[in-house]
Amino acid sequence: MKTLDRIDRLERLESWLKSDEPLVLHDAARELGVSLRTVHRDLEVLRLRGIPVEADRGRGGGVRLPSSWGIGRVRLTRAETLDLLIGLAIGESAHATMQMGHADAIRRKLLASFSHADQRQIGALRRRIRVGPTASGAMVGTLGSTPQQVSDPLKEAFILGRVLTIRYKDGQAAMTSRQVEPHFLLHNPPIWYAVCWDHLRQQNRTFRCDRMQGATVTEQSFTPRPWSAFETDMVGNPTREI
Amino acid sequence: MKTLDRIDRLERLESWLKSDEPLVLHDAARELGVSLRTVHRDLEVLRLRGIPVEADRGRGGGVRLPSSWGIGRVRLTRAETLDLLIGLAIGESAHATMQMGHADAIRRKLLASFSHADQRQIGALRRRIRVGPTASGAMVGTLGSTPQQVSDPLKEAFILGRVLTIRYKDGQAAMTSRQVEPHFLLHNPPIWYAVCWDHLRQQNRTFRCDRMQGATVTEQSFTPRPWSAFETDMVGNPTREI
DNA sequence: AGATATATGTCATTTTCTGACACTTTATTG
DNA sequence: CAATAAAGTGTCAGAAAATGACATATATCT
Repeated sequence: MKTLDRIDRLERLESWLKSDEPLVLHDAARELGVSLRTVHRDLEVLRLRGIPVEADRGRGGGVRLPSSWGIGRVRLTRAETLDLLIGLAIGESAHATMQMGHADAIRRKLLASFSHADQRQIGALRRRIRVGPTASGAMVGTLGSTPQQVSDPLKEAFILGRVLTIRYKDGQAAMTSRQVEPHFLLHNPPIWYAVCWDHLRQQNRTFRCDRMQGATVTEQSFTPRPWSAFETDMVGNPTREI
Repeated sequence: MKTLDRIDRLERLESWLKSDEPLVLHDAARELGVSLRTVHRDLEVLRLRGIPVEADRGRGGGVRLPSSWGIGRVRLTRAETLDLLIGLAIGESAHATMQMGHADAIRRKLLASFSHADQRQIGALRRRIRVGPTASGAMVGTLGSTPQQVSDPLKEAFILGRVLTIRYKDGQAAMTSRQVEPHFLLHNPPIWYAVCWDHLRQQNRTFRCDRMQGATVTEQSFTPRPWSAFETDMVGNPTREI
């Protein structure tokens, strides 16, 4: 019995355990084409791996998992992971009037499932995303949306620490092309800003994402700076990390 | 070498592969305390299981995964799963001004990782949660929050299809105790409503969640009704599924 | 009481895994 | 070009692990 086959068998058992019906081991054995003794051994392996298998003896009995739903292995790109965390954070605050009391547990469980190296990177990214107060009505009135061909490279440059070339249309509709370092992403609902070091002006600058007309990731790297490097520019706009 | 130990070793290898650095197999073998030949075999097992291991020969080479982050096995309770999906949906719409273009991919990947039975249940729950337009300022002005000891039993009754006993304070601060069937959850940002069949009035009734003072799940079941059973009561409030 | 169900121990046999060794291929550097 | 670093594959003897069969124990329901 090759390890591959045994892993398959363990996973089939686990997915059957996830259903609402108690699993009768005699049936499982017949379905898997192994002996009942082997299924018992497999259950022991699952238990040793931390799967909390519960059992009821006697007529109408069987084995099952406590009532919960399991997410199996998922691969998300870096951008997807960023979106997931942002979505959870924003959903949490929008949901706040009906206690989304599980958000911490969800986030903790999801984070715990990443490797330690991934967790460090994700943690570092989270600290560079901030949420502020709702934007004023006048600001909201001029709001456009940020096309995918801008938001994707923006997110990539943000994640990888790369200088971004943007074409930017400012409040007077004047178009400039700049090279910027996106150090922070800032959300004043519903407006998104990139808080950057601007190579053109050699100063901190904050850009509205919906005013970016184009964006390209360059090969040039930058080292993310702490929020304290931008704080004095943001006076009057209290923000917090997500 | 027991299967348990081998599974651990495969998982360690996989988590190393997830890091940004190419993994040199000679180093991995030393770290794992096995031969290089065995590590090659383990890599073949990972490949056979669908992990897309890529390799670079020669100086500076090694093995790695394509750039993505993997979420390992996660167990979420039913309420946590509901919160996750709600959070993603609300986060997506709040995020819309900066294209959260990965939300579909994220949701698809997360859903695909549930067992088929779980997917059916989750899909059925999603169809019973609706989002409408932003609430008027007058409504928002009276908004309180829903305590955990109300929102938890409410969600449980909603998920399991159980009649809920609530203590409800209406707009005139009159307190009633009722038995209700929560068929739909409705979000007019930032207000949450439970769209119910009310046993007291023997009619459809919509209750603001922040006005519920207490909630207890009963043993009595109900069968969820389609939105068409409630639509005529909701005229003027266009909603969509999440 | 009998039937249904989980659970554990033991043993002979079969299967699989492992390390050691040999050899091949590829990429980079001086 | 030669040397080195690195992934990759095949073979074999011995050790380790898995398996089914059998026996026994415990719990629940009719």
